Amino acid sequence: MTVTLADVAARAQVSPATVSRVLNGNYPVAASTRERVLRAVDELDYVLNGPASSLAAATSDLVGILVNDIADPFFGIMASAIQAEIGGTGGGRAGGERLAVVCNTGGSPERELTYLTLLQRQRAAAVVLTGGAVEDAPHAAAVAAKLRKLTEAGTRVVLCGRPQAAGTGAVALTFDNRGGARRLTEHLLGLGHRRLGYIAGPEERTTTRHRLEGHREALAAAGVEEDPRWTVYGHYDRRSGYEATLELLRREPGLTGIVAANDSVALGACAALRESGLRIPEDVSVAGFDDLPFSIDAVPSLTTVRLPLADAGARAGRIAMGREEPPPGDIATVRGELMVRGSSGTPRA
Amino acid sequence: MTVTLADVAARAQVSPATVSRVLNGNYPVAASTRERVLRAVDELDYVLNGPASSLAAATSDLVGILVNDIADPFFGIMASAIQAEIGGTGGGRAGGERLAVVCNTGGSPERELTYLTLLQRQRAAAVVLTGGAVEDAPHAAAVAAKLRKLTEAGTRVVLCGRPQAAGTGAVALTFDNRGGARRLTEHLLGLGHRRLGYIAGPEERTTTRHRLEGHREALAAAGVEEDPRWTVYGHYDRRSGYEATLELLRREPGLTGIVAANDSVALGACAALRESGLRIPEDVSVAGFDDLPFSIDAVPSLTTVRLPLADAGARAGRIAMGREEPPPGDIATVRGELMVRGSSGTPRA
DNA sequence: CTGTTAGCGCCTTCAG
DNA sequence: CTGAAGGCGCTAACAG
Repeated sequence: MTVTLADVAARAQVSPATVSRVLNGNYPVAASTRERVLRAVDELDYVLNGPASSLAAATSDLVGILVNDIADPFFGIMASAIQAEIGGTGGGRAGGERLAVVCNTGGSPERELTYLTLLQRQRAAAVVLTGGAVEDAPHAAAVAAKLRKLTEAGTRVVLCGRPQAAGTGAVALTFDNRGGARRLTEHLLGLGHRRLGYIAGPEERTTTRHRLEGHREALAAAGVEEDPRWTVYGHYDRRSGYEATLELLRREPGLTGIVAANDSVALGACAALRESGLRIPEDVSVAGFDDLPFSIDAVPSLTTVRLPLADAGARAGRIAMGREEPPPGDIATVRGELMVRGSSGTPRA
Repeated sequence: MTVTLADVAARAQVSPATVSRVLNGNYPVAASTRERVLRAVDELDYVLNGPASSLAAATSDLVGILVNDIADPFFGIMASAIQAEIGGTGGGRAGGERLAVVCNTGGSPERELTYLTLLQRQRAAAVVLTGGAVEDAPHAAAVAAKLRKLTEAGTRVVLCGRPQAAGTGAVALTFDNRGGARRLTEHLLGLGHRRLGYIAGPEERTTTRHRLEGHREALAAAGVEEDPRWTVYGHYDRRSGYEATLELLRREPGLTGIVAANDSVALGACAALRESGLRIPEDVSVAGFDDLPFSIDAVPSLTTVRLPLADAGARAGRIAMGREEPPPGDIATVRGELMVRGSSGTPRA
């Protein structure tokens, strides 16, 4: 029915072992033999049986990339860069190619674990986890245990934009969310703002916490009193920014600036301000985080912190493939760059 | 070293076959036995060997989703909906779960074929291809051949937002790009526009062609003469819209409207217009396509055609899982809805 | 309901 | 450089 390696061998008049060797290219094979085999492969339209090959070799060519939200370009950009480093290589015929594959957890801890188990089951060659982690203790422990098991089984684990999971054998490229947030708020304070609203992400995420901490560091350093009612938690999406902004305005109409957990949230905030008849930045300044492509097209364009998502992703991909040395101590911090644009200005009198 | 099914069987004092049966849940097993086995699984921290299981069963639990650009929310939204229908089910312990996985072709025909081969090699249970196809004849034939082979091997193939590939056994949910584009241009013509620039996507894509054809149908039906110099080809991104708009303004400063291949392109167009000192829509109207989440936040908000990406993706996912009947004739057309917003208005005198 | 028996298709020592 | 042989871990008939 389906053509197997043995069929190819028969047609090329060699042993199955030889066919395997030319396909994997790990062993010396005479050029003429190789050519004969390759011809037979083409003629028979042979496709290697992945499961069989993985079973026998005890490894697979699958690489998993976990993202929290595949519809969010923040993850899309990273995933794209990672995949380009992994799946883009080779282009060869039967062997060599890796199947780089992205899995969408939707931010759900259960699905995260499920995907990790599924990848473990497939004996994935590597796994890259992107974006913030959930801080719930039992879940964090479960993930850490899973990661340890993966690395022990020879799967390379890389964290990209995520804090190191100590003792798991993973390599981490973490984003300096705290520092970026601090510089951003410093910028606003420098302009003269003193009443700043903060729209945070989901409460239990590392990214959320670190950005908020950076914001508060800046406030504390400047000796600015902070009203706890000026911080609202939500999600990393536009709608959350919209609703949170209306809520903040209700609580404190005198706010002169709004710092958002990310750019999408900031866009929603802008919409809410506009609908409330407030001008940006004359009445209220707005700032985002990430510098996604659409942020420069906002009107006015968005002051934000640029994270080198594509660079970090590419590096994570290379490390996952063993084509780049992991950083010393298996951890590197990636800084963000403050982008001052039209959405931030001096506060109104 | 690694714990196998046999280990579990030994510990639970049953045969390997029984363990397999409780894990797959396809066979009657006494409740007490099942429990014993499950306990052994937990105690041993056993994880099924995917390749071995796929080899023996001649099927795998892998489902591939191909996208042209994972960093583009157009694809992200569809992929997310598809994956939710496929990977979200079950949540059970060892068995049942499917590994829904997205592959980024980056719009490259070679990578598309590579990924299809890789999925074929893994004996994927289903494959969903999203978005426009490349019209290059040899490549289209190669893809069709590959799809036919996949369906023949029992892999379910679903096309989502992509024209049917005749004779391949695939199920297609196509978007009515032509009709949507026609209604959009009709709207602009109805406002009084007669000099409309068009910024198309890459020339060899079906989506590009269909949207452009719809635009031209509307022009022809209204008896509006069309200058070929008012159409510019580019890519489906912001930058392309920016540059193409500058080019169009150079060629014809008297344009009163710009129709863009999609929303990202439209945003770039808006930026270029603004920098050129033109107001939207007073001086120039702008229209996009897709109605991505950010489009409503543009200033002014974007007139566009909404495609039900999430609905279509969910349906494609269900069909891929065999949980929904394919449409009659294995093909269904999904309409877009015209969204009239602030970026389109009556042309200047 | 459960155990026994054969492979699934390939890789990888071992010889030659 | 190439062939022969064994087994990777699991599932799927068969019997019981």
